[in-house]
Amino acid sequence: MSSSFRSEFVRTLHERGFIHQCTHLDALDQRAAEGRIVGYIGFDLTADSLHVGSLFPLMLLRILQQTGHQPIVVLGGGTTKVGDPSGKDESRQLMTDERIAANKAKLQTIFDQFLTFGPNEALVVDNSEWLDELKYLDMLRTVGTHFTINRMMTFDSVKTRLEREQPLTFLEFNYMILQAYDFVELNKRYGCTLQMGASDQWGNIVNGVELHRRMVGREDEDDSLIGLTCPLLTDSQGKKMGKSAAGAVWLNPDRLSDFDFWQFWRNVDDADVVRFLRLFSELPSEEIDRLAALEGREINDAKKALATAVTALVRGREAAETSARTAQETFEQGASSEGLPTIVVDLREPVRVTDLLVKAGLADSNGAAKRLIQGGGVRVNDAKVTDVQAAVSLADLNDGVMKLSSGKKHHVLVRTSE
RNA sequence: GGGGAGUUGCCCGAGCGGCCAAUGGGAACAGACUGUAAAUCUGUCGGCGAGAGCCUUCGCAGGUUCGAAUCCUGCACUCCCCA
Repeated sequence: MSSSFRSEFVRTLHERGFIHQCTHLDALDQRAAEGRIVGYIGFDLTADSLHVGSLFPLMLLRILQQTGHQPIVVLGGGTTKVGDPSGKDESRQLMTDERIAANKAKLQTIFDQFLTFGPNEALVVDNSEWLDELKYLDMLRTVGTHFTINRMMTFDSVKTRLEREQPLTFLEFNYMILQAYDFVELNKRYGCTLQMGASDQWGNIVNGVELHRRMVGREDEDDSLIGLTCPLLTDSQGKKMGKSAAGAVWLNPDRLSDFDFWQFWRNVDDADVVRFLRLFSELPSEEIDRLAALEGREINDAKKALATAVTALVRGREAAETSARTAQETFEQGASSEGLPTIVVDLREPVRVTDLLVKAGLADSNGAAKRLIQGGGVRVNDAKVTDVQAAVSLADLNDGVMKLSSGKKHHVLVRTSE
């Protein structure tokens, strides 16, 4: 791969580590250098939030826009009704139109954080716009003739299902055709020539490039659609990332608090900090180089910079700074910071610590809470709890709050109702 | 078509009539050490219960036994060898 790209777009992607595979990298570089290109990424609508793994694609679109091109967010309202079999062992439940519509509204708030929408700016389109009205026979004739079953059978998503003798419905079998058709349709409607995605989408993306070539019937690379994938988000040990104490690391604030989101990045391995700064922080290269040179305990400064930068991007500047301050007060001063996650419980009657732990999400069950206490991991207002049956009441509040801790990292404030 | 092996807790994998909520490893959580890191060492690791104890787990459905993850029958799925 040549290291001197002409376009700011490709150069930035390359420098910051976003490129995994590309169908025509040089052509992409050339086109991005010469003019404005239109690129898209599809998101399916199976959940009402995205998690950290989706930061990669979101950043791709953001960089595309920042370097002067036009991003399109394609919401898979149509394809979600079919279900992508890639990487899935089993068919998934068919989703209702209502669920899909609700998820779509929720996701929009995330896209607004990353992109500027408007005329001549970023665009959101729903592929149900064209997929819903497709006539089956027309579809078979225009698209179906370009796909051979022989080739479709060779795709991993299909092959693994067959090998495991898990059912692959005819509905799902059509998914790759529809996604390929999306690309061609977006090209026609918006002049879109680039599809990006995470590396697990490579097969689907290439299909779109192929379909276009067959439909247009040219071999010339200069006219080709282009596919580009980024890596999957993994940590330095090669494991998939995205788990926090509370479960998945969601981008939506109603699924994961700002503070926990900040903490997730604050706690990454030393070995991952620099890579993540490049990918997700948008700090200037010189600043990243400076942070990368830190050693020993000073690496903590790099982690704080990472946490604040990513939180600012995803949750907003204010949320990032509040979280940073909360962390500072909590960990460096040992105080009960206002910014910690809070639960409200009626403390007029004594409440058992085990119950509080479960309510606060610090333990999965009463038994787990008990074991946690027995293991010496629980503190109330920084005093270790030793009795499994211990209870707290109004008397344990300091200025109206009580700090409940599991281990050194997990703190929750408890307030009383009334 | 013929012959053989297998399906166990989040994952891998022992167990092969009672001492089995089930050895061991990984993951995870907590403790010690640290830098809110890594590595290391220690503990915990199905649910309910203060506890005694009770309840639900070993592919699915039945059966044999005082008693089954372990034996029998049927079903489903996975894998290997020969054709």
